[in-house]
Amino acid sequence: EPTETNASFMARILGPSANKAGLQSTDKAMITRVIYEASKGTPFFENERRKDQALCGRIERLLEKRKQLEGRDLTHIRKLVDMDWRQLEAERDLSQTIVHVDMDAFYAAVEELDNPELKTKPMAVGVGAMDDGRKYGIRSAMPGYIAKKLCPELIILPLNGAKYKHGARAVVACALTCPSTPAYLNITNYMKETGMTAEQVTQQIRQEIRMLTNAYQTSGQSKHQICSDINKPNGQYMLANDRDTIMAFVRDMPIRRLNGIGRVTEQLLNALGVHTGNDMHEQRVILKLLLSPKSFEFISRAALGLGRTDLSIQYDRKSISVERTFRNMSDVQQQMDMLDKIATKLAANLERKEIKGATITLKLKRSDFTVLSRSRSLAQCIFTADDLYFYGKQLLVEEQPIDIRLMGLRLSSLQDMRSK
DNA sequence: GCGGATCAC
DNA sequence: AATGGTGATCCGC
Repeated sequence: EPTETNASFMARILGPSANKAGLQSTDKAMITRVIYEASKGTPFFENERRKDQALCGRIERLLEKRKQLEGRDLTHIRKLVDMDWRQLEAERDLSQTIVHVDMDAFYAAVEELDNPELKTKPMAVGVGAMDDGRKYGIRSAMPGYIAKKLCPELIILPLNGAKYKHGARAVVACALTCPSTPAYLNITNYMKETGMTAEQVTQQIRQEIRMLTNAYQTSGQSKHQICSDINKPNGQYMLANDRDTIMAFVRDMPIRRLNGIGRVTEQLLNALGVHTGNDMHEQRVILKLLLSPKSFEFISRAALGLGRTDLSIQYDRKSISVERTFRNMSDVQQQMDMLDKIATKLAANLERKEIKGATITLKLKRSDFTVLSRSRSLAQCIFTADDLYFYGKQLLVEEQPIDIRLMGLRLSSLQDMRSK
């Protein structure tokens, strides 16, 4: 019975989009039940329960810490925080216009274009990477067999990496007209040069994506244009570059929608009575005392509606990794063979990217879903499959005996292949 | 530097 | 019977 568990655990099982979907409460109860019944007793489920208990412990300790602060005079802290926030306010930059391009259910959209009949049917792509079928309670990262229980007529298509790359390239090519990451485009200069409004520019971005994908169509690489329904929900929102508008926007924003606040942090903050941007304001003194400096800085910026306005900061890779999930494996020889495969794959990726690295990390997931990592920093950079295998093996031997369902190798402390 | 956790996509 | 892969960052030690 679900009653044996608490609310935060059910939220964990129900998944990240449970509250975003706008479901009826009766549907929600039914969906919860189906997911619970299908998961109950599995190692995955038990691991989720462990993780939830750890979270409850963290919350308890946090509340205990808060209790210690009761009755104290915190006016000094309040003054510090307010000074801090005035400083942040002074640095607010309203001069930039930035477009966030988000391809919702991208894989599914590509598949629908290849097969329009799918548009009227419940459909998902991949098992691990499933696009949301919200009204059925199906969510991202839900295993296929549970999704089928929620919606027996669901069509699950295998992942087709090559096919989606064409679509992705079109978006990237489009983004290259502005100097920034694919997801966020700074269109300030473009607007100045062309005299266009933000709405007109986003309209043009949509148009360009359509044209580029038509080019793929004529070259025979894709039968249909991609993202033709990008306007369908037309999820376009213009936030004016105006302090009052931004503050009002942030004020009622549920914290979970902030980039960087996930399931765990949401629960932690909710326990402290923080659900919206406005709550961050009201609780700022206690948050300053309870959270780490970095976390509080994040909260401060979010509460004031301060995003990043400089998108020119260049991206440099810090690590590169390969990991694989497989049937539970306890045989050492089999594990060594798997390590060999992963080392070979990683070496190939390193060669393609022309990088090498000096820190190797072995990641293992036990058959009970607990995860561990073991790493070693070397005096020199390595990059060959032989070296990756050699040092990976040393780390793997140390953990024997062990029954695992996942193995990964990561290389960090990276350098360009040519540098010494 | 290491290991565990969290997060995004 | 059955719950992904890649990369980043933060925290506490």
